[in-house]
Amino acid sequence: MSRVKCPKCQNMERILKAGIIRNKQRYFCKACVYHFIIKKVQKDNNLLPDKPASQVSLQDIASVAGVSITTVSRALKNRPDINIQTREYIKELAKSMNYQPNILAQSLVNKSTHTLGVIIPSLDTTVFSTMLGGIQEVASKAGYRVIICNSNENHETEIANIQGLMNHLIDGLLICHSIQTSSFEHIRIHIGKRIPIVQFYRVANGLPISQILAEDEVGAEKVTDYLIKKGCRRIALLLGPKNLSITQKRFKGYQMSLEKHGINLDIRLLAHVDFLQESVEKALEDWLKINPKIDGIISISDKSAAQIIRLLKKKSIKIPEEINVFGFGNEFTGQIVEPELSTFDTRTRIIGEEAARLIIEQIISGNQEVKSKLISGEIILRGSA
Amino acid sequence: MSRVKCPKCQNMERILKAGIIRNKQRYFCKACVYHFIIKKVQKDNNLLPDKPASQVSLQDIASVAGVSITTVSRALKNRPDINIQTREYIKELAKSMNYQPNILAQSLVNKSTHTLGVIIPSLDTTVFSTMLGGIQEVASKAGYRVIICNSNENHETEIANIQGLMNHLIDGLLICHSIQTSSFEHIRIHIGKRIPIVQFYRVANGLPISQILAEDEVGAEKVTDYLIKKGCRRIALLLGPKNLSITQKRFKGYQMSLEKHGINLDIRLLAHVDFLQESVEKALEDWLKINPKIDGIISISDKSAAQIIRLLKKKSIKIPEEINVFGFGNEFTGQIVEPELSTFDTRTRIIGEEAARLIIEQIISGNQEVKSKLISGEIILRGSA
DNA sequence: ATGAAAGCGCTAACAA
DNA sequence: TTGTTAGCGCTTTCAT
Repeated sequence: MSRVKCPKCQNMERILKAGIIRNKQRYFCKACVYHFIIKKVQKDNNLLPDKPASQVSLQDIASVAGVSITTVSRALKNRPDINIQTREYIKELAKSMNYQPNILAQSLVNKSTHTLGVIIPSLDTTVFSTMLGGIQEVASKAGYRVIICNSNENHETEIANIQGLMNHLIDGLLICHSIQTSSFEHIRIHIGKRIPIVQFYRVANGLPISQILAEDEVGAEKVTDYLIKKGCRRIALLLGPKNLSITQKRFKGYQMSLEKHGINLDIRLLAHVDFLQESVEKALEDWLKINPKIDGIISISDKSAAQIIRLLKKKSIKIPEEINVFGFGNEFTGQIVEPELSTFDTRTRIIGEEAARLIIEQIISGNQEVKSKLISGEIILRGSA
Repeated sequence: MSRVKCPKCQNMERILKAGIIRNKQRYFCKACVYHFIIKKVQKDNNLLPDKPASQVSLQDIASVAGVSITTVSRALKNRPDINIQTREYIKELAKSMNYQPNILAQSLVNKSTHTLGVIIPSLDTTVFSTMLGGIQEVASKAGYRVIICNSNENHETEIANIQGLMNHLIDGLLICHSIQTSSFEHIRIHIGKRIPIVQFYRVANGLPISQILAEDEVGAEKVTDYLIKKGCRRIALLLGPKNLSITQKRFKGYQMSLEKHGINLDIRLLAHVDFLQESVEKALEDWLKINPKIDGIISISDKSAAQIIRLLKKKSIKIPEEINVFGFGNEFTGQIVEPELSTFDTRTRIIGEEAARLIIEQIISGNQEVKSKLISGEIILRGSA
């Protein structure tokens, strides 16, 4: 006969064992139809050296201190409604027991994870890692963690990443679309829910969410203006896939500059590439066959521009005498190539910082008002144009 | 008088209101000393268009389907102990309701988050982003998410990051130490616990955890051998801070090669930098003042090597005729600089892949046996040496 | 085949 | 000032 007393009716007679749950004996009181458990004495971790020591919980501290879990929670949270000595004692105790709060449990209750999700399309160019640097810095200063997912320029991966993150793991999503992404249903279904979304750098227009943008249109226009003023009339433009916002905007800026200067658009001078080295090389080959000859190239990125410069030099084409080359992004590589690369500095890091700032503001305020912010860039002149 | 019945004793007489908890009226039955709550009728979300629709939970599906939460859980988990029609019905229902599991709650119960934590020291060089690419790929193929924290080469940040991640957010930690990190207590306290740790690229020896390493020692030796064979006798070596494992190993390889060839070590030819452009420039200035003159430079990274090449050329020093330059890491920039950079390819991406592979294996197997894996690299000869 | 209930570790509302 | 209890959304054990 068990020596167990029902906590409900105090009966000691009609108690049955009812299995073991999580290492604890479970009982059933027939008198008051009630299941209960008598907790085992706290096991000393030292007695089980083979098992990894489990993290200490509020419960552990509470039993050592002889107070309730609530009191411990209050102490550690510096709540006012607690005796100050109790508080200090518990805080010291927690420290000595090396207590670490379980962020999962906190997040589950608070419905907030203090984590930002970031989807970037690639790590192959420093553009995105620079933006990440900006995001990280602002986020960590504001006490937010960052989960980074790399879509590898793949639409399916982007969708899967978003789905995963949105399952309660993050408080806000920052997204820079992959080059493959041209439908945006996977974004739209999350709009207006609890979790704010901010697009940066590569954005989809037509979605009612905020954006942080580079000065693509104005930048392309300024660069084209500059080249035309320098005497170029046959300016080739290296772009990404047509569905990308930055492609469209840079083309528009380019087009506007041409119009302004009364130069006809020659579509043969436009090339759409997927950022791979081979496709850049192919585009260049095609351009060089065109007559009248090209005298300027505006590249989608500094990386491609640097590549183009190397290729032109191998063909003994003089830069900038025969062909002016202009990049976009102000990456480190532009200072290494010879001649050094003239480029439009899109202030990549600032874009990341602003994106993080905006999403955190939206998370905290709960206000998802649509904002669109343009980060102004500037032309940096070096030897290539 | 309330028209409420105690669910315990069915009494309707001695029921008191006892406050409201989470929007629900709470009652107290004096007869059987029992608190209870009568749930409000399920609110229709459509009636509250101002509040963001909350995610559907198992409970929501259960009430629509008219079954218990358990049954729903079983259905979605494809458990065998469920009627097959029920299962299919519930699965369809879940899909139509756009159910997304709450990963936090799952993780809390399962004590596993299917997430890897990665601490990298910087995003300023492509070395780390390349490793990240490798980690991401292997991780996502194995169904693991990745949380990336950037320590920005700061010891305190590294500690804070680890602490945060270790609070139940991750199943495994991949770490590449910051240049400031020379004490490793913050790592040691986590060793042997539930969460495995793997160091990669920059590691601390003397810690009983696994490592994935580049061929630093052998690589430096091979490179030095090569330069000596080419006729160099005054080879300068650009290193990171002394406490870094890669610094020590590369120095050792260099030293061994010198010894082997009977060349005396001249400590003036050693420079320790922090990866910033200025310190690299400073080191170079100092070297150029030394007599007898240096005839070779082995750089800590391709980025610094490219920088050095540019600086040397500005001083009209011929490469490789007067000074041979060798890099480490095979970064893209080495193909852009002129002359193109000879480098030791450390197979950075593979390091990331292997690190991810190893930690996932340790997570799944629960076996934290200490392994040390060297990723073999190779010399890539281009114009600079 | 299904359901009731405990519990993961925490916070918050309320009672005492 | 402190404790009791419910509940966050899920999984699991046991009973039915």
